[in-house]
Amino acid sequence: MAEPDRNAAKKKFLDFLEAKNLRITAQRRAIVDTVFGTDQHFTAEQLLEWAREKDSSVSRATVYRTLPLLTESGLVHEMDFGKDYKIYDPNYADHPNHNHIICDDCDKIVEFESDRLDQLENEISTGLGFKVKSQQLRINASCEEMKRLGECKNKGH
Amino acid sequence: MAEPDRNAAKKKFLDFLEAKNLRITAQRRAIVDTVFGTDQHFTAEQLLEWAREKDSSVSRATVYRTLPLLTESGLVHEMDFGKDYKIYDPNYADHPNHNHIICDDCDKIVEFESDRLDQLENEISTGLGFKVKSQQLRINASCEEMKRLGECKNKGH
DNA sequence: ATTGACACTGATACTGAGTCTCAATATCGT
DNA sequence: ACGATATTGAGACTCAGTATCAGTGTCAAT
Repeated sequence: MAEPDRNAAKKKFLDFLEAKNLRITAQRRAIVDTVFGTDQHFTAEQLLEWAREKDSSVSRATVYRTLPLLTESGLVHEMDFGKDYKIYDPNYADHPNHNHIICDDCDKIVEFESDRLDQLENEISTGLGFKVKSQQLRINASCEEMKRLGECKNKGH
Repeated sequence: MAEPDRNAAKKKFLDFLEAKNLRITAQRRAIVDTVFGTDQHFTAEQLLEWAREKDSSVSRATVYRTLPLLTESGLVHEMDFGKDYKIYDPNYADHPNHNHIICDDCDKIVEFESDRLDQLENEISTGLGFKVKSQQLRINASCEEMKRLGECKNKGH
């Protein structure tokens, strides 16, 4: 289930906790196992549900307390797509500079990376007197093209 | 106070209302006058406050009911920078494809446009089989550079 | 093994942006 | 002026996320 790199990420996070003198508890184990046991994006509420399947004692509060640690460790990325909840990406360490195209029809999220884009962003920012700390490009798009090509296979269709 | 183009935007919005068989009420006038009487970005709550200075009868509900009309008309742009409130840009019609650099230290928002960026985004999206509907690039940056250059003049400093 | 400092926990109250409801009111074509 | 109906404000509500707090678990030092 968990691929090798996911286990590496899990270990990195446990090391991260140790380095901060934070404790490795049963609840955190359940949360961490969940997070690094999937490639999928998830919400806080989904994480709570999944983690409870592993350890029913996990509370909402603990999930919300652990999420900042996960993002602080750099292993999970918090994203805000303008909905009223946040989305977390457990696959962040592997491709930190990725951007997103969201299909408005599908609700599908496709990730992509582009060196040219990163370079252009840096160029523009420097020109304006800023030093980039983080960047987030969101493209809302229509997958009509995909439908036409028969490549859009998801729940709704 | 209101520049000529702002008045044009205001008229466009009133026409928009008329075209949809919606009514031009005193409260909507106060809100519209406020929105197109400033160049600044604002939140829903700020808009309420400002509009109430023109007409104290304006309610929170009416502000929240009018904002979607403003964005639907294409004259105001809704932005979500990952805070727990949305920011509105009344200057949207004049430069629809603009992006934002947010100075984490300043909280200042600088806008920029780039044809190269737009072109690159289209290119990438098309390559992935999407048709761009809207795009939002947010760059979180440090203005240390600006401070050093003495160009960062705002409240905190 | 016991202690003790303190990180951690769940339950629950709370916050705050935004939405919904509903009876009263205002608009505008006729 | 009339009347169909869009609009209004007040306040209840929703819901993701945060804060509080008394009780619990962990771990290093003894």
